Amino acid sequence: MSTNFDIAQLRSSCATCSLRELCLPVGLNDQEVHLLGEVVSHKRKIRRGGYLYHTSTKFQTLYAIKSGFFKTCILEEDGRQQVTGFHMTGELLGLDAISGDLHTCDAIALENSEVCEIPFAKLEEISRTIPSLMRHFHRIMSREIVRDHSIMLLLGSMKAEERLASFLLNMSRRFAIRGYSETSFILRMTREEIGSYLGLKLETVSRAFSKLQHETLITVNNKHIQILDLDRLKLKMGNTSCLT
Amino acid sequence: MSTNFDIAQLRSSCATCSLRELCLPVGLNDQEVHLLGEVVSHKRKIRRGGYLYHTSTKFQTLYAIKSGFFKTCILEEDGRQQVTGFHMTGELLGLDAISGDLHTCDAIALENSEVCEIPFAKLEEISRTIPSLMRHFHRIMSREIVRDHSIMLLLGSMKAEERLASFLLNMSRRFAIRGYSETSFILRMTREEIGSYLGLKLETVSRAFSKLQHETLITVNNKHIQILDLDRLKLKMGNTSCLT
DNA sequence: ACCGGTTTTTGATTTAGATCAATTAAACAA
DNA sequence: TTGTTTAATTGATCTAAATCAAAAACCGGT
Repeated sequence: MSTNFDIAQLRSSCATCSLRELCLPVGLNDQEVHLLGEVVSHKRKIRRGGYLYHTSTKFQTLYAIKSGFFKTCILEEDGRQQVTGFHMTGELLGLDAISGDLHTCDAIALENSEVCEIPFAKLEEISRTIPSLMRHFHRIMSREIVRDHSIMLLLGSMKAEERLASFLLNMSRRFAIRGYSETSFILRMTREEIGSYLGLKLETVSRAFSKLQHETLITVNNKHIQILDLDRLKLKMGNTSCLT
Repeated sequence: MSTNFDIAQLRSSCATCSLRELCLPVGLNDQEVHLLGEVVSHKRKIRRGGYLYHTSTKFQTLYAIKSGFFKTCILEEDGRQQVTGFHMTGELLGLDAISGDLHTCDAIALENSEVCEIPFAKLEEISRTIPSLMRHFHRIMSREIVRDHSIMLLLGSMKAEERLASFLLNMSRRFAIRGYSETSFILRMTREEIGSYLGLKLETVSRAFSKLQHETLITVNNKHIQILDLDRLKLKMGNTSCLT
C-alpha cells in the first residue's frame, strides 16, 4: 500500500518474481525503477477459489502475479463456463479490461496467490517518460494476441491428443521460463477446466492423459505431471508450431 | 509517400475511412492531426490474392485498411492453413508483429484493397506526446484480445449452426459500424475460409447456410448474404454474448 | 483415521460433424 | 460465346468425441 520502498528490493523482486514480466527485460535505471515502484507497490492476497476480479468490474487495474495460479473464464448465461486462459507466477493479468471500462471475464485463483496491483492509468503515465517500458508493455499485449491465435489454431484443427500434448508443452515451457522444472510440475486446474480451455469434455481429457501415459510419453499422478520424452511429445502434437 | 499533406483532407479521411479506427475517436487538435498525418501518409495497394505481409516478415508496420477486405492466416507445416481473422475497411491490421520482430501470420487480400502503412515505432513516438492517442491504441489492442476470447468461446463450446449465426451477426455488426447495410452484404471469403475460421469443414458450413436459409432466417446467394430476421438469428446462436 | 463430497478414470453407446463422392453453379480467360 | 477451372451444394457413410453410467481415487475437514 505504501509508496515508500527500497529500490534494491524492487530490483531483486523484478529478478525473481511477478514484476519480471513488466520490468526485468527493460533495463531501467534507478530513477525509472523508483517511478515504477510507486505504480506496482500495492499487493493483494487471494485465497484458493477466490475472485481476483469479476466480469463487468469497473476498475482498470492490471495484475502482476507474484505467486500462485489463476484461470480466466467467461461465464455464459446458461451456466456453462469457457476457460480463456491459465496464468502462473510472473505473468500479467487483466489486459482485457483496457478495451472498455469493464472486465470481460472472471479471474479466479486456483491456489492461494498474491498479486501486485498496477493501476493502468499510472502505468500509461510513467511509460510515457520511459519509452522502453512502453515498448515492453506493447510487446506483452501483442504476445497475448499471438498466443490467442495459436489457441485458435489448436481449437480449429487439432484432435484431442494433439491438443493435450500442445497444452502440456506450453505449460512446460512457461514453467521453464519461470525457473521451475520443465518436465515435472503440478497442474492446479481440474480436468474439466483443461477441457474447457481445449474445447474438450473432461472424459476426453482424461482419456488423452491415459493414452499419452500408456505410450510412455508422460507419467500422470492426478495433478502431478511428469514428461518422460519432450521430443516425442512434440512429435505427437503434429507438425504445428503451436502455443507460443 | 510524401510527408506533405492537407490537414483538412486528413480530418475528412479520418471521418470516412481507414484512419477512423486510429484517430477519429481521439479528438485531436490540428497540431496533433498534423503529427499523425506524417505517420500515416504512406499508402499501398494490394491486388486480390496478394500478400500484405508474410509470416516472418521483419518490418514492424501497422496497416489501416483504407478499402478492401483481408484474411490473416497461419500456414501449418503440413500445408493446411488456419484463418485467424477477417479484416474489413476501417480496421487495423498487423498487431501480431509487435510481440517480436516478425509477423506471426500471413495477411492476404480477398479483394483489391488499399492500406495506409503506419510505422509502429513512429506511432509509439508520437503517442508519447498525445496521451489520448496512446490510450486509444491500447484500447484497440485490448479489443483484439477480447475478440479472440469470444472466438475461443465459439470454437470451444458452440455447435456448427451457432457458430455460423455468431459469425454472420459479427459481420453484420462490423458492416453496420462502417456505415454499410447490416442485413445485406457480400462475404468476400470462400466457404473453406469461413470453415477454417470457425473450426468447421467447408461442407458443414454450406449445410449450415442451407439450414438457416430453410428456416427463413437468411437468404444465401453464393457470397451475397441477406439477413431476414436479426432477432431470430441472435436466438439461434444460443444465449451466448459472442463475437464482440 | 474416517467420512462425504468432489474429481478422475474407464466402459458402453450415441451423435455431430468429418470424410468421401458426385452434381451443379459460378468465375474467368481465350 | 465456349471451354476450363474453381467454388458450392447435397447425399451417403464413417469416426472422433460427446454423452451416459458406474466405479475408483483423492481431498478437506473433523
